[in-house]
Amino acid sequence: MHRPPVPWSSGQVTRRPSQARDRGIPDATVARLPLYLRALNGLAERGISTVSSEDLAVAAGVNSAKLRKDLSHLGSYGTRGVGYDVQYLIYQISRELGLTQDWAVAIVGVGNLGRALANYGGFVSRGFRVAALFDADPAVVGERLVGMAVEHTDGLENVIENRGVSIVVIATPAAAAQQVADRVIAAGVTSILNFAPVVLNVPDGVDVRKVDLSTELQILAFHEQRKADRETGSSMMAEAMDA
Amino acid sequence: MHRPPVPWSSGQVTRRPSQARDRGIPDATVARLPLYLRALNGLAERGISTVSSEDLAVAAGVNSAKLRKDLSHLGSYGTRGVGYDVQYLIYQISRELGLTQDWAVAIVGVGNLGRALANYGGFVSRGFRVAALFDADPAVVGERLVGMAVEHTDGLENVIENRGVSIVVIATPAAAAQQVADRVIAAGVTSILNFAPVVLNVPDGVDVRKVDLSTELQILAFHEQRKADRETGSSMMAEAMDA
DNA sequence: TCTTGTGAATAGATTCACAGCT
DNA sequence: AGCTGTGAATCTATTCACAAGA
Repeated sequence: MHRPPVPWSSGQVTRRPSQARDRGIPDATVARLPLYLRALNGLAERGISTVSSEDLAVAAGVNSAKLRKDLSHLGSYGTRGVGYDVQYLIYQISRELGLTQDWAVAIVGVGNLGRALANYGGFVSRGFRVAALFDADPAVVGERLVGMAVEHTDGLENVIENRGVSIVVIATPAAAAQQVADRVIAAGVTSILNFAPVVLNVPDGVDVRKVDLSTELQILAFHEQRKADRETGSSMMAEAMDA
Repeated sequence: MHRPPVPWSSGQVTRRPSQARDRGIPDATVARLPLYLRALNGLAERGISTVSSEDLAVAAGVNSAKLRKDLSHLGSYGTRGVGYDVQYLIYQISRELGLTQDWAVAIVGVGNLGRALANYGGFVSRGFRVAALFDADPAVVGERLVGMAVEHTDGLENVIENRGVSIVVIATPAAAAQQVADRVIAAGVTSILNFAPVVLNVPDGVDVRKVDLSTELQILAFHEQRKADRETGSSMMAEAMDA
């Protein structure tokens, strides 16, 4: 097995070459592993035990060369002339993503979105467990949801430590998000999934992923506008260009 | 530490190089324009009328060279030695994103998530208008939400045409998503925002953007695991390797 | 003097195309 | 015969660093 040069972005932890398992998986690859995992689970449910890169790529909606290169970063888990063993690959990807352990997740902000997230089935499925629900509104505190009482944000730090929460989902209004982030980071959390429409300011070493409805809509609008321009506007454009 | 997701699903139409005004704005740039727009709106609210690329970059959480290059794709809207006029830049980015017109959006699936989306304020803000809500469940149909009655999915095609819906948000269970996509595409929709955890199969020319909670959590888990490995694992690793 | 706008350099991701293994 | 794994080529994005202009 080979060893591509893997610089470690923000310093430290030189990895000894003696170690066989190469941890320098590209971000773009990591972002696609969940996709492959879902496709594989679909195949497994349909009783399929072996799959080629071509078929799996179609199921995941990507190019097969890309899929093979992505998987090659995890190791050599395929068989030439045959393909990949579905169950084995599910296991390897799950392990790589850290889904073989359970992550305690806290949701802060139990409005419409927070409720939707708490109820979201796939959430609890494998690897994740909702360990706490928080809200600042006394009217909401105490309400039961997915077998769990909503707690007041006053207890944020204590609960995070006591229940070993390592991932926090922020579903508060924009104005509260930064403050929540500051508090959970101070309590030791380094992974945040942010649904509030603000750019969170966080120290190095803290990972923030942002999910933003209006951003997504705006990107769609951009492309939609272009398509419209191309259809109705081409003649007008042509005129303008003739000048 | 931030990792922008930039998978581009489908579509792509060959563009002519002829035109002086180059409409070939990179996807990565388009994906950041909404971010800049939000940062600019924040500055505008605080009464700031001019901003340098450096300050705007900080507000948006990106590198200033990247911001300048992004903006340069839209045109030369800054003033050397001074910076950018906030209002003017807001207008230019809005125009580029197609937000100077109103897009009629339909939400299909009025469960917890659909409700959250419908109630999401920033949604209706500028450029977008919820024009219809659909659900397949007769118990939900007729319910009023944000001043609008939920309609049965039977009427999907008619309503889309009559109200000029051009963007559809799919917030149905996974099992229903593909079917909904097929129907709205047949009705002429070419922009879909998909919250269901499935890969939608769509023809060329249709843009799909996917928002996926469990994918985001899994990516966080990957990085969280790595951080844990680095801290607690180094000594254990060393032992294992000594063998 | 200050900041934009942009070539040039670097880094990263995707795709091609085929050697190597089953 | 068929499919994986991967160098090499290509394409895309980011960052540097500075000339040009206010």
